[in-house]
Amino acid sequence: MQEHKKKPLIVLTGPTAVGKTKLSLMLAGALGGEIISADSMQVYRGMDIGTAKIAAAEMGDIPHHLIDILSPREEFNIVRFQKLAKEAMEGIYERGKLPILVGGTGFYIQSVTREIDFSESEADGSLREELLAFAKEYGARALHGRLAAVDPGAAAQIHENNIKRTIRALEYHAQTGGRISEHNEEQAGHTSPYELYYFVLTAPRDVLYENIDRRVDAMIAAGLLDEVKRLREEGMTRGMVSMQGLGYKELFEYLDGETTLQDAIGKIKRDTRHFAKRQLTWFKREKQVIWINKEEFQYDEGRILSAILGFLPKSGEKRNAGDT
RNA sequence: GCCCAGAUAGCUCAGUUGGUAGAGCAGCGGACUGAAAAUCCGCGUGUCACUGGUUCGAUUCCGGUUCUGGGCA
Repeated sequence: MQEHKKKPLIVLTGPTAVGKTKLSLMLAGALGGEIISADSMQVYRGMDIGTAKIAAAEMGDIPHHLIDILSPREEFNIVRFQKLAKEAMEGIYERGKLPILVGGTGFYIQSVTREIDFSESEADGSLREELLAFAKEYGARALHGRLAAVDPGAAAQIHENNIKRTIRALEYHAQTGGRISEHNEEQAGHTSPYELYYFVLTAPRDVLYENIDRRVDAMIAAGLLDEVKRLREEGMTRGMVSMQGLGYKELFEYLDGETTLQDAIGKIKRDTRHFAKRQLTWFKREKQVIWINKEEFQYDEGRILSAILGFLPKSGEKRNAGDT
C-alpha cells in the first residue's frame, strides 16, 4: 500500500513561550533527529533576543535548519519557507535521519504537511503597491468591489476591510487569470504526504500569559532595546517584514519617540498575548494534531518527552496500514 | 476637623431631563492557502459604593454613612 511509502515527519509546535525549543532538543536527542525551524522571524540574522532564538552553543550536536539564513532586509514568505524546508527535509532523509519541524508559525507548517501548491506565479511587488494605493485613495470597499467582479467566491470569503488578502486574491487573478477561491478549494483537499506526528504543546492560558510577561521582561533585561537600536542604525526600517516582528515594531515606535519605553514594553506583552491566542485558534482548527497540555504532566519535561515518544512507533516497527 | 469633587464593566471613563446602562482598552471566540510574530471579523460578562427618604418605579432626585482625590486649617 501507499502507506508504506510515506516518510515520517514530526511536528512540534504550540503558542509562543510554551517551551518548544527546550523540548525540541530533548526530542531530537532521543530520536536522532534534525530540527527544521518553522518560524517566520528566526530566519533573520541579528534578530536573536526578540525572537527567542536558540544560541548556537545550546544546539549541541543537533543540526538546525532555517535559522539565521537571511538578512533582515530580505523578505521572507511562505513560498520561500516551503521550498527551503522541503530541501532540508530531503537532505535529512538522505542522511537517514528524522526531520522535526519546530516552530510557531502554523501556516508555514501547513505548507509542508499538506503540500500546498504555491507555484503558479511570482509575487509582484509593483502590483501590490498599486492595489494598496488604490485602496488608500478609493477605500477598502472599492478594492473589494474589484475582487467581487473577477472572483465572487473569494470576495464572499474575504472581509472588505482585509486589504492584504483582497490584494493577494486580485494579484492571483491578475497573474494567472484564474480564481484564488477555486485554487484554494482544490488545495484544501490535500492530505499529508507524510507519516505525520503533529504535536501541539500547550498550557493553561494564565500560565502562558505569565510566561509571556516574564519572557518579555527577560528579553528587555538581555538587551532587546540595544538589538533593535543596532538594527535601526544598520538601516532597517519599520516597513520591512522583519521589523514587523513582535518586540521590534513596538521598540521602533519608542525609538521614533511615539511612546514611552514602559508603554512599548507593555505593548510587546499585549501583542504577544494576542499572538499566542491566534496561534491556538490556528492549531484548534488543524486536524490530526495531538495536544500535549503541560499541566497534565505537572510541567515535567521528562514526562512530556515520554508521552510524545509514546505516540511514535518504536524504531524499526512498521506502522499498520490504515492507521491514519 | 472643615470645604470641594468623585465613587458606574478587570482598567480609564461616558450616560441615564427618574423606566435597572455603554465606549475605548483588557479579556474571550473566530477567519486565514505567496506579508502569517502579518492581516481581518465577531462577542458586554455590571449589587451603577452603602443606607434611608420621595416616587407606581431610584443607578439617576434629596438626606446620611463609608472610601478616594484635591484644597483649607
